[in-house]
Amino acid sequence: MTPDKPLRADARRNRARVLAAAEAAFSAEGMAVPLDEIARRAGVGAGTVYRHFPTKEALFEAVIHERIEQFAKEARALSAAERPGAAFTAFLTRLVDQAMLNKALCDALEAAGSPVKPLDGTQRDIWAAFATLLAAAQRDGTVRTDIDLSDLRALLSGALAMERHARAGDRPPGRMTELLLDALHARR
Amino acid sequence: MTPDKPLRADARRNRARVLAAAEAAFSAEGMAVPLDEIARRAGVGAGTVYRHFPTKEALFEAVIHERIEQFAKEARALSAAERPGAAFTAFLTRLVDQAMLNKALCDALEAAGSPVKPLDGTQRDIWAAFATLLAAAQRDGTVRTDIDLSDLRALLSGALAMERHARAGDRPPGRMTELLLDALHARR
DNA sequence: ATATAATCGGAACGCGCGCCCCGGTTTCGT
DNA sequence: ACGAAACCGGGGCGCGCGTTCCGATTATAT
Repeated sequence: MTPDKPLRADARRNRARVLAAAEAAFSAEGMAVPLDEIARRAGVGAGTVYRHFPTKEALFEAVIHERIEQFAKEARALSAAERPGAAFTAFLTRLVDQAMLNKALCDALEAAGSPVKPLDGTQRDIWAAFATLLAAAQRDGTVRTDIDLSDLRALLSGALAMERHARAGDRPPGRMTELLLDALHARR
Repeated sequence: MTPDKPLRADARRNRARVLAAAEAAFSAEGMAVPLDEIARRAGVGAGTVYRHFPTKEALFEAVIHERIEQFAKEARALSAAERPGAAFTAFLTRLVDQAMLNKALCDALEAAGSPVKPLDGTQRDIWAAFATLLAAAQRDGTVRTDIDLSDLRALLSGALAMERHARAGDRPPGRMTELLLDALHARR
């Protein structure tokens, strides 16, 4: 299913342009950006976008997919760290930081795990890796043990909401996330 | 500007019906509910709704106003408590609990303090009272002192997001909020 | 060069929703 | 009881957006 058909030259060029424009637009405005705007930025008609991606959401996932996969890879790399607690903290912090720079990432992460969208294949990897980090940090004694993967998704959503709110109010970045992480430390 | 004009009997009746229907609808679905739906539930045309409330948002605020005021009153009452830390905790917990039962409250509280909406008059009261509770809890040594009102709004947003996510994933209610409150305790 | 098929672009459609308009109806003072 | 003023309802407008359609255009094989 990979080689399909050799795309015509102009088609390939336009597909690339659409992807680039979509990446920029989604990153800046998230899912909220109108598809026409993406087409315009790509110098292409709306019809062209739909020939390459059946739906707006498909385009969104195509754009976010490698980004998410990259984070999943980072998480897997961190799972071999000698200090699991620090690895867990670092990963969550990094996720939040990057999401603040990329509304698409924000939208993708916040949509994760809602009952209507039972964790798309792209996201399964990152959450599995995150779960591994969590488990290690808990075994390590750094993170309280009454937290599970479902809680983690809720926590991330909360962290994103808090961080977004805080920055809109000119508060220094990262503080809210640190606060949350404090709460996750094993009870004293 | 209060007595304006004595409303005609049918007008007064319809206004009351609209308010009741709006309360139910907003409570169940938040701002997302279409105005036509409210009119339908009230057994009234859309035009009638707009004769009494110039805009959908005006209707929303009319509905949420007394609710918010009531919470502000509770907060002021709690500010005389002998254990400020407990009072602060109780109020935040109560706010989150109630918001989980009332999407309108949720929407109202999350919209609070965004740069585009510089804290409407209705909300000023509740946040002022909440700030008093916060200050007392900080003086009491229960809550860390590097938190201000702006942070508090962010924290509430985060708590709502976490709690919503958690309940959608069948997690017991209140845990995420407790977690956040833990983080607010003075550093050990 | 020419035929063929893939591709393009943007006009057009459907839909949902906030909001306005106006002919018909109801209330209320007299 | 009756006329004027207030009020009602729901059809309709405008808008934004996702998606589709189709005549024009362009790449590619021969």
